[in-house]
Amino acid sequence: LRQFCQQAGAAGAFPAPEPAQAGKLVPLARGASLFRVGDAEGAVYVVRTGALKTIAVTEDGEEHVLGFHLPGELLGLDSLASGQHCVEAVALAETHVCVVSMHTLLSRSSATPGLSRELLQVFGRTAMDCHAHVDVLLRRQAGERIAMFLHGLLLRFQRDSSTSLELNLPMSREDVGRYLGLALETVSRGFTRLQDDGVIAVAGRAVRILNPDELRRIALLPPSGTDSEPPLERQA
Amino acid sequence: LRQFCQQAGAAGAFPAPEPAQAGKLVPLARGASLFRVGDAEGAVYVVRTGALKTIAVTEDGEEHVLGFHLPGELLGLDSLASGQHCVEAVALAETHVCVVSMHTLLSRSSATPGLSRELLQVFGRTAMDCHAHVDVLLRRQAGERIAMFLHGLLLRFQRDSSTSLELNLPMSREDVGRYLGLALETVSRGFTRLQDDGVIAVAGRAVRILNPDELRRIALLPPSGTDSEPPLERQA
DNA sequence: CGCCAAATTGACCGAGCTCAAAACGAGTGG
DNA sequence: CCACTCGTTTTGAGCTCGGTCAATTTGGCG
Repeated sequence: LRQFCQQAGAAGAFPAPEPAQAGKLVPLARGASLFRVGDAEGAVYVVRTGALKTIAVTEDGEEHVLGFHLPGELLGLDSLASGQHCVEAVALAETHVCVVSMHTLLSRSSATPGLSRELLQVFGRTAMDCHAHVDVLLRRQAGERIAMFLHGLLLRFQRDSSTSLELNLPMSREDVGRYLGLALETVSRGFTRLQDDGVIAVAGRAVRILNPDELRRIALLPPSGTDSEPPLERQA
Repeated sequence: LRQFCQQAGAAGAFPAPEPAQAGKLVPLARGASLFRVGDAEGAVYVVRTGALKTIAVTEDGEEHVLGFHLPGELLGLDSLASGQHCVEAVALAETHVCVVSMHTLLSRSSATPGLSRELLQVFGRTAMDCHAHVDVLLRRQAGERIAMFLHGLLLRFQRDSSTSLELNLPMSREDVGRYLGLALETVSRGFTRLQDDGVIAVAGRAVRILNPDELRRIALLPPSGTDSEPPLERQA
């Protein structure tokens, strides 16, 4: 109980700025909404256990999945700007989230000068996530999108459980499809194709990455290892 | 000269917080880069005249267009979080941008409590733009994407030039395609189709919107008029 | 054991990509 | 003023990837 939202620190976001008073722990049943479009609660949330998706429902009733949120990650920042949520957040399983009230956050950030910069980085991170999503969607081939999706999930899972190659997907094939802009059948076929090629082993929602390098290659990503070696002028 | 970046106010972003000292006016030739990936300048930019695109180049040399930036709009916020740019900005025509140094911005925002909230809204706006882009890319039909794209541009153009229905696209068909995840030929065909249906009149990069309502209908957007009537509990 | 949701697999077909050619427009030089 | 060039846009003709429809299998749960 005493560590509360400090997992968020592990997510590279908050360096554990919440001692114990900050947030309540809210339980959510599978399929329950944490917030809906138009809600003006003024709070952000940290996922403790379980997982959520953020969705936008279009005029014609289609559901677009904008993102998935795993333990240790944040959601709800979309309300900071306009004051009310422009997306809906739905639990994918039994989930617990930690509530950080906007009030607390703002007063605290104006008090501590360092936190304000932290906050800026958090925003930057969400912006980067969105860009990454766009980057995936701009890829033409379904296989590439699926490989990129799995690779991204792998990185996020590895933040806690070190270098495990096991993924337990919290979302359905349909959700993946609505996130990647593909039909659910195409997602399923993509998984089986990767399995046939010996890149992954699929058993329902349990996925084991057999060949991370090959996965990266299919996703057209830099081979591995050192992220962003220092720019050239640093050498010599 | 004296109004400098105040057009940004017209874009709904800054309420003219820059008196005269803040930024230099930088000229850019068509095709020139304002910044590249890895640049660590620590500044944001306001478009004065012309237009730019922000792009990300993938491993295999493909160019993904992440956004277009018209006069009065901002770009370069991606460097705020990580400290260095993760995308490249290229001028689509002869362009002038106003530089707002990060230094100025931060010191000013910590001084004025109100500006910090403004800044938050600016971030929110860019996040919304990104979400909107995702939303477009998640649409399955090419026609919907193109209609949405045109409609979005129309709204942005109408911010300055009141209710004009003329668009002068600053970007090529190829750029549009790389923004929408479509082949350039598909974009061209989409335009001609809209023209055949009497929705728009196309002449190269000059586009006239003949039937805004029909355009919205094709883009699967709410009919028109009042954005977001108050939620139900406000009534009665 | 039966029920229902989720996932897989197959067959078909159409939207959109690719390749290719033509039309257009703007700038340049004779 | 015209001829020429180069980039952009349009249009055409095939073919493929992936969407759609449908049947089957799997797995969880009462």
